[in-house]
Amino acid sequence: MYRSHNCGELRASHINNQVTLAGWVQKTRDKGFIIWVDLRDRYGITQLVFDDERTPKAMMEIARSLGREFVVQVKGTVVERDSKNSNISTGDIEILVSELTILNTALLPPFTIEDDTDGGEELRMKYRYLDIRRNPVKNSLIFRHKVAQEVRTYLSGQDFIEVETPYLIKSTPEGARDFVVPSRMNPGQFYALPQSPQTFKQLLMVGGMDKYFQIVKCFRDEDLRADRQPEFTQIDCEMAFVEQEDILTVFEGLTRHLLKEVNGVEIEKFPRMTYDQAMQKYGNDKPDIRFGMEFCELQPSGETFGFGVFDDAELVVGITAEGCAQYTRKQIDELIEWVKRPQIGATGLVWIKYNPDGTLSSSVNKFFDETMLRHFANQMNAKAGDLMLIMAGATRKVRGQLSALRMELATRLDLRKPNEFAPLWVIDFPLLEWDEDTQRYHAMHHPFTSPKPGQIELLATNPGEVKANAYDLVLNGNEIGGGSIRIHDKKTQALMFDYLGFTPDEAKAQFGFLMDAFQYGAPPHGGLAFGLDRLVAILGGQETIRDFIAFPKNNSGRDVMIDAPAPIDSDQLEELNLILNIKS
RNA sequence: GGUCUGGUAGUUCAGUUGGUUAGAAUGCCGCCCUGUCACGGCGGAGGUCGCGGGUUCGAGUCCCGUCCAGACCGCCA
Repeated sequence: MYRSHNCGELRASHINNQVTLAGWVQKTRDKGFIIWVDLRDRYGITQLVFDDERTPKAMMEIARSLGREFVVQVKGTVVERDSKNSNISTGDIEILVSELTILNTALLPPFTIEDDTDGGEELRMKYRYLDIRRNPVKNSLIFRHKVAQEVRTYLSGQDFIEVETPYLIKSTPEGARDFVVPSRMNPGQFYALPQSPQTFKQLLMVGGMDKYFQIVKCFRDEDLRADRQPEFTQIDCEMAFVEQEDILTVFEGLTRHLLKEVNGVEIEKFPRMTYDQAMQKYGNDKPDIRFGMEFCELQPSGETFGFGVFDDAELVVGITAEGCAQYTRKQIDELIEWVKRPQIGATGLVWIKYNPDGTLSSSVNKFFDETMLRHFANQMNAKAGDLMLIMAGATRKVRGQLSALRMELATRLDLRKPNEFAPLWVIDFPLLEWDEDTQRYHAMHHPFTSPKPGQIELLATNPGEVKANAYDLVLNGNEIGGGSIRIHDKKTQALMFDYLGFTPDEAKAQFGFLMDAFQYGAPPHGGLAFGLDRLVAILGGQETIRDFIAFPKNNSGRDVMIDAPAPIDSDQLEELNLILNIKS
């Protein structure tokens, strides 16, 4: 037996007990006559004590030789401390060691294994196994386990069945780039790793599985972000014989359960907003509604604004930053520079200060008199002390830019509180989205999404206006889940592929299996998928998902610990019938 | 594919207008210390300033290129 107790459980009630502990040396404090060693494991830290009076000289020397992260086993007696430490749970006691065994030595770690480590991101990733010993990462992984556990508990309780679907599937040109895997047994042919188990879960519905879920890895070969990894985990769900309302109810229930069990937060009913409303009020299909600063579309008091920039614009829209009228010229200029950066791409930003003394000043005093400024202030519900920020231009562009500014301001004003949770359903997404590059419509969600009842005829005349039975669950400005009611008959699905520019042959080659299945009694069905990594990070109050993933990839999609991806042998290439064609 | 930021001791960083021997903290090593727990005191070791080129009497510092890392835009049905 390596240990009788862990390093986090001994208390004053254990005094005089004989115990065996094993763990890592966190730190030694050598006072000469006495040596303390902090022994650490997953559960906590227990202090070991060695001193001249009670410890044999030979053991003193071994204790003195212990380095950071040595793995040791000790036997000893739980004793009361002379001076207690109320900061740790085991702070009342220490172990008077009678036997000390070094199970393994350790090189000096390249960064300190402490909550506030001195290690940088890159180093921590290279030695991730050391990083995982640190509380912040360890606790994040435990937190993730807790969330996954609660997901399984809740859904199982609702009669959902977890079914595994294959990872080696078929590549499709729609959507994200696929990771592909060459097939040795089928020369020249490739599997693709799933971007999601979408078609399989629909086939499970045809198979009568009724309520399905799976906590499953998905793969997308696209560029990374702080909240985006090439392999990531979804809570993938599908239900048969349901309408949109049924799905929203079930998964609102799941989310409410998680918030309650994991965060101790109770939220009654999640608000809902249509896609159109979200775009109009927040310029964004995943608005953060923890704070206001809603968009206000400005109208002139007369026929025109009398200001070319506004009059020529498709949309003039502003937000009111409460209490920001005291912003200095420098601060405002900085905001203007910020929106002009290529990432945002705004051409300018008009500001109006509603000064605390009730007067109005602006960057456009030349064009607008006091009356007009007051007219704007009224429309925007601004009050003394507020700063109004206004942008004008093409609707789509301006909304995106002002939305970015809104989020940036909220961050600067500290309005995005990590421990506050504001879920929101965004519903009635458009079915299709115009793609400038390919000059055609493509599915906004995916090609299996059903249009709203009665709207299928609109496809022929006004495709961009067609709404879908599609919905996203948004939490604190992040899309944490999305789904739709699917098409479940072959005719509609074929029509859909046709509108999306597939020839009948292409549709058959890529998704024939699905349309075949629809001919054998496919039930009405729909579902939703949560991004688990992101969900866990947000519930955990973090922006980046990396610490909630045990072994994440870096910005370039590399695993710097195992050094992947890596070249393969020429033998392997030959076996796979592959020839490299690398342009240098 | 693009924009921005960074790369200096094991680590995290500072380094002024281009100017003598490149600093701090922390970690590490040694000695000391009668209750530490961010222990303390004294001493010590530790540097190809990412890499290549250029400007200059002189480059960590300026210029060009390149590699790496991070954030973002494009992309992510």
